Amino acid sequence: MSKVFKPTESELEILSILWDKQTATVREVHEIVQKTKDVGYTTTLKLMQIMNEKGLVTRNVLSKTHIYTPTLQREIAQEQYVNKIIQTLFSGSTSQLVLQALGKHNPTTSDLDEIKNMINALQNK
Amino acid sequence: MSKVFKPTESELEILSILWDKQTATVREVHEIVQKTKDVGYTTTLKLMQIMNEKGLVTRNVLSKTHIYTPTLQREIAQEQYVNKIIQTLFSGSTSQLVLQALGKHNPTTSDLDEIKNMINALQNK
DNA sequence: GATTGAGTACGAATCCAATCGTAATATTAT
DNA sequence: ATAATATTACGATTGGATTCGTACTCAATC
Repeated sequence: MSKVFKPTESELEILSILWDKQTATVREVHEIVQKTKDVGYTTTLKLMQIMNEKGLVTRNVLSKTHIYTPTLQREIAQEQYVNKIIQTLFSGSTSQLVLQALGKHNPTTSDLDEIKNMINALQNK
Repeated sequence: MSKVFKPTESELEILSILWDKQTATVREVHEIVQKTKDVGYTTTLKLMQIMNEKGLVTRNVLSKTHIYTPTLQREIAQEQYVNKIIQTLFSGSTSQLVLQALGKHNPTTSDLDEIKNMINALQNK
């Protein structure tokens, strides 16, 4: 049984960057982190080292500058967090979450079409 | 400008209970918390006292057993967490979140109808 | 009015995330 | 080779969340 995926706040931020870039060095990650937070390079480094120990990322050590890759599929994290948010914030109602998401943000027309198709597919089975 | 709403993990769990019950005593909350976590009564008490200091809840002290109420609208928390999850886990795509939610869970037919209506309303403006 | 029971108040301890300074190591340029 | 630069390794500190033991308070019951 796989342990529960439970990254800290900062770890999730770094994972989010790695998921977008697929692969990155500490410096690359740090440059993005810095846009939001004012922290030192070694802080980001240390975090990523810890994430490596925890198995949240793997790293290629062949070259001097290590190259990091996220271990976990983004999809797994997505599912876990969506589940949790539905439970704690929407009393277990998926549709409430969906309505909130659609209402407060501004999905494009094609987004909406895509969602309609999804719904039709779900209803026609 | 209102401060950012940022309850801790445990605080969010308690808020979630209060949102469902509207109002509750420490004991009532604790009884629910205990189903999940094995913690002492005074731990829950202390947490709720701290939440009171932070302004996350208010309490009625008229009777000996205090009665707690959440300060914050659940809706505000919902919006904040949904925003965050969209950014960190769905690269900013609302529709991706919606698709994930609809796919992995099992909304009822009437849920889906409701969502379709919502979409139509959004498209017809 | 003493005792018991259920509650609150509060301090202290523990744990862990986050941060950073400094040393060690490797690479590049002079 | 040496100096300068970039990177990693690591230890230590800080701060906040969490936990709980114990003391205190009040009300009901004997």
